[in-house]
Amino acid sequence: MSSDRSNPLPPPAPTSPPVQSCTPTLPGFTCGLDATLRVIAGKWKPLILYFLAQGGPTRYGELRRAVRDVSDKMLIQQLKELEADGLVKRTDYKEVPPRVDYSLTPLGHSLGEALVPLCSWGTEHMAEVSRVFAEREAWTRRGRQPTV
Amino acid sequence: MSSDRSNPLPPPAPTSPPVQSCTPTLPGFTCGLDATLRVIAGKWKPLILYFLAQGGPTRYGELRRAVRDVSDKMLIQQLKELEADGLVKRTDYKEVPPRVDYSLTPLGHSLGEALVPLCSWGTEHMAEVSRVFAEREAWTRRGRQPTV
DNA sequence: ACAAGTATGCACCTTTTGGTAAGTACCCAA
DNA sequence: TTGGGTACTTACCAAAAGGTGCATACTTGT
Repeated sequence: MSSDRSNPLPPPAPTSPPVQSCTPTLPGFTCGLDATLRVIAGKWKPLILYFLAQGGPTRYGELRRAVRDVSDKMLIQQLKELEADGLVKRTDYKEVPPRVDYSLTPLGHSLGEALVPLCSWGTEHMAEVSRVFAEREAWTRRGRQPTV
Repeated sequence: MSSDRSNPLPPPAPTSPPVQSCTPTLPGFTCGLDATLRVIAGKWKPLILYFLAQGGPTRYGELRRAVRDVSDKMLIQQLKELEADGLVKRTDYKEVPPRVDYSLTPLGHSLGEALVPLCSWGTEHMAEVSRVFAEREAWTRRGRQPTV
């Protein structure tokens, strides 16, 4: 309760050594990460990219089954956007039972590689992540009360 | 036709060499990437993490100004979630003009590092990305019917 | 003939997300 | 006294994202 606030000089953070600089802003992007995020925005895009980066060209149906829980509408939509953005290439064999497959362009492939560390992170910390999510769900489910 | 209709054997993809394996599924995650994505889902989270990873502990206001275009509500909300998920640490100095700063936990810091390649990718390909986005906007703008 | 599979398109609707604007409690400078 | 700054909170609302389900056009298997 005593008012001895005279700039306590916060300790200069022993944790969190700086990571790397980020060339800031070309068009309307805050930084490179910002640019990337806009491209991979969408619930399924990173998964699609990563999946394609692993398995090479894949038929629509295979992708559909691989990316669990995705609906046709969503998968098609995201693939279209990825295609428009020059990350995936669509090949339509014009066959009679439709046959189409998707593969990564070089650009897409490089993005796929940039996703690898994220995947590794998730794999390494999956235990923590899933614990955290369990709590989050409990919290969401129970808490409909005014802020406790 | 009746005998070997099983596999037309499409050409085995000269492009896209496989990238890496992804330890699949522990709790309800498709793969590590899936797990990661759930943690960093949210328009501003990756930016926040990355920003904190670069500059160390940061006061709320600084963050606010650094992450362009974010509103108070959003920034606070995402910070809260990141905190709940054990990625950032909030320090409230309990001072009279409020003073609070945010820093990364070790977990958060490791994630921040995993974001580096994405940032680099964006930086490297920013030209392509911005071109693509220009087209996307034109496309969006023109195709708009009076939905108002 | 009929169901199933293939790769999509489309309409409709709900959920989630995010933005705006206002308010709180307190201080300092003009 | 007014205005600005700090770090939030809350209510309300618009927009985006995403899901369901039906339709297509054609083939193959039963």
